[in-house]
Amino acid sequence: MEKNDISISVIKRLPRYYRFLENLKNNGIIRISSKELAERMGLTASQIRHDFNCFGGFGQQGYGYNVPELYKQIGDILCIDSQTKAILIGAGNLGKAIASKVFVGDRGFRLVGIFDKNEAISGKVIKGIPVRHINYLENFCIDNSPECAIICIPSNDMKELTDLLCKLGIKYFWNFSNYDIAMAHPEVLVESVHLSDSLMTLSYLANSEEGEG
Amino acid sequence: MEKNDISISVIKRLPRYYRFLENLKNNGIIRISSKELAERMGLTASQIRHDFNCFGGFGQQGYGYNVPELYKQIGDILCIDSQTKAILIGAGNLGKAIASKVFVGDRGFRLVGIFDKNEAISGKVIKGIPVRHINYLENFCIDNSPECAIICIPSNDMKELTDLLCKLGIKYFWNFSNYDIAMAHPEVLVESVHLSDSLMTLSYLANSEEGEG
DNA sequence: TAGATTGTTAATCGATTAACAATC
DNA sequence: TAGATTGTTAATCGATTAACAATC
Repeated sequence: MEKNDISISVIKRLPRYYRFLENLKNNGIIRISSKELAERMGLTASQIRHDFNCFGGFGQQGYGYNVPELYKQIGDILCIDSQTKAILIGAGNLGKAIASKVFVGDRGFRLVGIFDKNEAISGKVIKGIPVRHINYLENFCIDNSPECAIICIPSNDMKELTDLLCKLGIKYFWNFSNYDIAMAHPEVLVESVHLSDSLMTLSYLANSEEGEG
Repeated sequence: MEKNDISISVIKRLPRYYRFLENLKNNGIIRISSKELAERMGLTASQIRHDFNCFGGFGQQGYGYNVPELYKQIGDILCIDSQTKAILIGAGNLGKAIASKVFVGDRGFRLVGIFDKNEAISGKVIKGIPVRHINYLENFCIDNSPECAIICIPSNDMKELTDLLCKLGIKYFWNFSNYDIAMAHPEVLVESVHLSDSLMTLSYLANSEEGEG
């Protein structure tokens, strides 16, 4: 794959393109120009064409882009149909939300196991998958070789857990904790969601706005 | 406030600085140089000094930065101690997670109300706050004038809800839905968390990595 | 004082935008 | 063919990094 020369800023825009195109497609729109898509998304037409061209250009001069086709193409770029096996660590409210919402419709991953250290919820079933006690993590990974771990626990126990998961062959982390996995394990790939950072950003913006005209 | 000329890239780094400094402080470290902080955070020393200087520079030549003081300063910049009143819309798993986790320790906001359209959970208490039926939203806002709304519901009903919330004086949105509030209401301030986008980014990266050396 | 490290400007790098030739 | 709109290069803009004088 020659994907590695695509800049991260372009990559970060792909899922949003995908969502907008999904929406257009669901509304029966089959053709769109970079100009109109730009207006809908709050971008420039130039940027949209530039972005799509990183992957070869899916448009047609004088016509624009075919929505279902472009949607399919971006989905393929995102490998939306791949089924990378993922396990969820932490079945609290956040873990449950992630398991039941975000995996709906599959976004490149397939949830195969859920683990929690709280024995009281062992055996409960979320989206058809039983919650296992964390003690079974090691054997489960040996038997099923998941490649992705979704971290929905606090940072406290993360060092030991991360070391173990890496040892067990986990290569991709979707990390909701504030533990810095990438710093400790530069060999794995980490996508982090820092909820508190997002809230603090809003706090900054909300309070800085007040002085405006 | 003269905050408005600070670039968004700097702002987005502030919460991470804040977390790292909190950690250093909790570990009893009282002095740090830009060089050492850079190593710990995976940034350049130059960038750190440049960033801090946007706000006036909190260091001392030949010494470095005083950790507790810098921590305090960045907290102040983020207005971490402000208590902007916030309401939560949607008390499903995600809403519960947000209410019970992220607001712990306060990050510039104070949760004052929780609403859900599901009558079955009306009256349940989360973090000391009763869940109210969504029908009471309007009166509650008139009585309590919250300025921030946290959106933890799917995009379906968002248009009407957003229009109503804006009419009721909500100025800041922490948006977990995929509905584009900012596009519909350019007058308000929106910080969005697109969980599915984050997962799709990981899917892209995971699948593009395979071809690497 | 000498050493260390900041604050700050200048240089570099990368990302976005503008422009236009190619072409449907 | 004429009009529209892409693909693609060049120009601009902004962010990051390097360098060093200021100074603790």
